[in-house]
Amino acid sequence: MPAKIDIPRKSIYRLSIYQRCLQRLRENRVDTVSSAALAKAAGVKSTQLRKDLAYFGQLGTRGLGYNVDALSSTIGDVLGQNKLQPVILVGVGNLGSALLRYGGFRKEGFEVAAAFDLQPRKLPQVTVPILPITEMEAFIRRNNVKMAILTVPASNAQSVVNEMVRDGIQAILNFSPTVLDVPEHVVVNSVDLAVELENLSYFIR
Amino acid sequence: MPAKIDIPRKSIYRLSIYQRCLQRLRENRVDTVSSAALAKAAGVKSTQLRKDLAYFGQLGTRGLGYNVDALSSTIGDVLGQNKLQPVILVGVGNLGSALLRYGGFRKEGFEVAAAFDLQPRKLPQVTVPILPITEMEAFIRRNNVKMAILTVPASNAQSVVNEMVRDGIQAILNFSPTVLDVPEHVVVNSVDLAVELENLSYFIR
DNA sequence: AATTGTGAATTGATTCACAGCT
DNA sequence: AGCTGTGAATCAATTCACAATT
Repeated sequence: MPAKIDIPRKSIYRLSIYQRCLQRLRENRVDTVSSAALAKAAGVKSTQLRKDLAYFGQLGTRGLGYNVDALSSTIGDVLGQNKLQPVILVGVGNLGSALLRYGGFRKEGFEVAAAFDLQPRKLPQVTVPILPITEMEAFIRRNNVKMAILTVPASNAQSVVNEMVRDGIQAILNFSPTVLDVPEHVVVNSVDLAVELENLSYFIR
Repeated sequence: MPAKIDIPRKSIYRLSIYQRCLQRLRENRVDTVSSAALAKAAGVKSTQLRKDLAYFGQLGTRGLGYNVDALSSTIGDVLGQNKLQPVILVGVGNLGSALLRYGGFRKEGFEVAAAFDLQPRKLPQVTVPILPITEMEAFIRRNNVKMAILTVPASNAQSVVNEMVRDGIQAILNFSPTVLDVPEHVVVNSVDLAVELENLSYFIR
């Protein structure tokens, strides 16, 4: 595995997009695709796609293009999609419970193994166990969980993060509208709905 | 208003973050803040904060720092927070209904004026009217709506987008896991949950 | 003395242009 | 002939370093 550190994060994001397009090609029994065609589908330039892929070796055939199955499988390896990764969700409010019901994660290689809340309640249509947050530490350690989805109010976010990082969480998808302070080795991706809307509103005249 | 086109979008994102930090300072009755302190709270370098703010004029006082109220008000103007912006939401599935219940938009200056779905149903706790999608065009035109939140399945997303753009929508917050094709003058911000998780999973070892 | 605002330097990402395979 | 892979060139964003200001 090459040093992960010097591959741009944006390239990794795009890999996920390419993967989705490849999936669609597979469904349509297409077995070869050119960088131009795939780039078009993904909404990027073909040179960028080739640069992105080149980080992971020579994946195409000159004069021909990329083999859809092979490329998809390589990207799957890179993104760690090929083994089901357990994830916990913390904070079962509106957004948290919607994500639990959403369920689309599994087919992308993620299993929400458990959810935690201060006051756990059973939710209709949700099979994921919802546990009191006091059990989070034991669960993370016992199941060796490395990823968490954070949907608690901003006021609790930092203290919950401190705890989960202590317990072994290495990657956090944060929906709380706040800046999280984490150690070097922990990765945070934040999705801030208000910020996204505000950003759009700047661009309308 | 300076030409919007050459201010980096990332700067605009950060403006929203700064604004949140300023809000907190206001609550604590702090009236002046240095770029170093505000940058720390926002998780960026102080030079970056100063560069970001400099796009909008000389907002600080050398030797002293920034006036919290004045800066917050300027950023509010830039982001268009100072007038309530009507937004529609299209696709009242799991995620869509969660966002309707979430309600945190209003205090950020957005009002979800209506929601649309193929099969509208009344939702408990939700006061926003949920209308059949056939009424979307008339609603957008009558109320001069410019922003939309898109939470429909990927398979419908492009056709819904085509319609709303025709009706006058200029900015779209897209949660559908697909690449949208829109005209030049329309801005799209995409939030793709699976992509965010995959991205994280790449970074854990 | 402290802190902003900014040109210059640096670092990073994208795109170009074409050599190298099949 | 067609299409990938990649070094070089360009473009964009960040950080540095310090002059300007209170």
